[in-house]
Amino acid sequence: MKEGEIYMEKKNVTFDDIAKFTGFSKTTISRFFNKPDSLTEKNQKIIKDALDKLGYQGQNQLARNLAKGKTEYIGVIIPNLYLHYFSHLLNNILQTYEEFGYKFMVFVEGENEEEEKQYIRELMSYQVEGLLMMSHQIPSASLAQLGIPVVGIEREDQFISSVNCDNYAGALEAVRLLESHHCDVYLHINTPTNVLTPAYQRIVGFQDYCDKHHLPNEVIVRSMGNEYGKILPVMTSLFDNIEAWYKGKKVGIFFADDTRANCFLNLLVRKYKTLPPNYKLVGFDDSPIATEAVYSLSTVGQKTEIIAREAVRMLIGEIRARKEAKNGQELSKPQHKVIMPALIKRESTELENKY
Amino acid sequence: MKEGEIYMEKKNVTFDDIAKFTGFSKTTISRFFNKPDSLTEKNQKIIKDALDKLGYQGQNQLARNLAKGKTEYIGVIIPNLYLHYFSHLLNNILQTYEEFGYKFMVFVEGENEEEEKQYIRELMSYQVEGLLMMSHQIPSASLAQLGIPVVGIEREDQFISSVNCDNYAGALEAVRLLESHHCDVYLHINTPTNVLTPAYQRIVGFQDYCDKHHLPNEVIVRSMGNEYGKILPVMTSLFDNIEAWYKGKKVGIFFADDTRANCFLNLLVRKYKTLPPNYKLVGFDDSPIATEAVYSLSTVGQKTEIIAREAVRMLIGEIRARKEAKNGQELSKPQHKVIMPALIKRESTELENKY
DNA sequence: TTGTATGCGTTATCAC
DNA sequence: GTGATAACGCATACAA
Repeated sequence: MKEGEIYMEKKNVTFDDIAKFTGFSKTTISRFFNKPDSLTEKNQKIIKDALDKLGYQGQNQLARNLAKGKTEYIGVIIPNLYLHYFSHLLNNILQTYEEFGYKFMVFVEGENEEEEKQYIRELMSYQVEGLLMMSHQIPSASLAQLGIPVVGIEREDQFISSVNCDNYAGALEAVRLLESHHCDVYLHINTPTNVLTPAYQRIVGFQDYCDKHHLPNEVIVRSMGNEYGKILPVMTSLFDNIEAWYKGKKVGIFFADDTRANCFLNLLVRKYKTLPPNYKLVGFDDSPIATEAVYSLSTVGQKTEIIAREAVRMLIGEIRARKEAKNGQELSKPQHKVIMPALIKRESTELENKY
Repeated sequence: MKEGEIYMEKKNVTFDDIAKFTGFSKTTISRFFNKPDSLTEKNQKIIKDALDKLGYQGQNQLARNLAKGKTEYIGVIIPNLYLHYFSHLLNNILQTYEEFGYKFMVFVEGENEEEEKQYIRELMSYQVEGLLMMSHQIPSASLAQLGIPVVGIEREDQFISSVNCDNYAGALEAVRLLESHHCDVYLHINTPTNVLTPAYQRIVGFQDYCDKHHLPNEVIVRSMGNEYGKILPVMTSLFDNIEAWYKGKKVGIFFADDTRANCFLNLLVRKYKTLPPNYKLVGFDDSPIATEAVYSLSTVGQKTEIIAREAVRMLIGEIRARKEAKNGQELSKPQHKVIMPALIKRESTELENKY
């Protein structure tokens, strides 16, 4: 049993190897990692030295998790990463690893509900302890019955906990900004939106504010997808209509998001060679395009960093709570947290241009 | 031992539970999932029925992986998800799950090399079988010694396998397009780039083409970061210089990426109220901004879907190869695959505008 | 402070 | 075709 031969060929050094090498038991090795203080300093050092000599690579977390019965995995299902909003959100979610130590298994939304349920089964078979849902294909009623905590972000959340942007307040801020420029008419441009979706509150907020302050307004809903290529033709015809309907008037427009606002802005600039002073535009999200547009876009900035952090924190809270109350059948009721967005003023409302 | 009580309270139904319930052994249950044909059809049905009655949730993959000694996990370290290029790449990587079945554990690049090595240790302790590196903090020489296959994407790759865009060919295409418009001078604008980085070939390609075809040219390298906010001031002063230096000349510019091209375009449009015909611009990446710009940008389109797919495929190939040759010390040498990009012509070169 | 025995939920190697 | 039994690598209750 020459050490050189035995230990160099093994791919992964295990507690057993360290135990045999040092003469301790596996248990002591385990304790060295989990409760080092329960060992003599001398023995700690002996083991520490052995690790180097053996070229120890770290514990096998699979075995560790299996034995402990918990993984500190969180499953994530996200619609896509094309849209900046989601990739930014995921970025911030992954970053929380530093703070909370939970790992993430990420899936991109499936084709249909069945495929997505398959993903969830898969995630659960990997013993994820909680689920972060950005996808909206599966109703929250189903998610609530999974047996593990679920936190939704910007999706229908009747029966699950959630963290969302305060879309309603954001809409109010947006219209208030437009109002400060004394427009003749206030428009909101959006796509068909599910009433149960948090984003629907952008429409409600717009209408409530306009009604309350007696602002002449119109909500324009057109099906136009999410990609610029799809948006452009629809927005072009809308643009022509608005130009005709509100000729000579000062128009304030609150868009569902920055991409749509930018599209409208481009049409304006291409026609008028500048941003005409009788148009005031506000987007939503503060995505990169808001800054990169030919004239920067005023927008309602989502605090994705905070949303991500709060969502993870809330999920971990529920994971722990559920462990405590292993017997107590009464699970805590869904919590709903709402994060205040920040209005960002840029050229699309603030530029004082003249023809 | 009433079934209802016993089985309803258990969180996860195990093979043991199914075995006791049906009267078979654990082994048979295992076989039911892995080699169903080796059971009687009758017995298959018995077990299948039992699964429903017990509300079976699926196997514990932790235990399965531990027993099988393989996980089908792939570790991913990505610089960030702010930049569209990376999020799009990750999106396509995650999508390969459908085809290859490998799962991904994703980390966002750490603050420094040490932190990043910590991530790698963590990943390896979760028994990832291979590593996909987009981050560039750790030299490939170190990565090559990890003991598991590593595939790099758009990073220094001397000692590891890699899949990259054919940056050189892309640059050639870009200049060729500019040349077809008979510019008086050809510029390339970039930031300081590591020579070992694949993206450096964009500079080389530009220069080679210009030299070979005797095109008057200049490579302009300025430190300006990657965010629009940082780029804008640098680009503004560059813009002023170029306007002065090449007054009255037709200028063709090949940019390091679309963000920089868009920035220059915005400066042009804001000054000239349109895209002046004596400027021809080409970007790189075909990111969303290339389409969303006020005048759409011609660009070299990276085929991230193919790059992602090839990278995963190559990694899995090396994982399998390494298992076969468990004894054969000679590991296969690093492969380097290069994916041809596609030139996309849009308004920034094709628009025939007049003042 | 350290060791023994057992368990976590699977797979794998033998038998029968 | 099916079943004991021993791994896989670690954690933990209980002894010593």
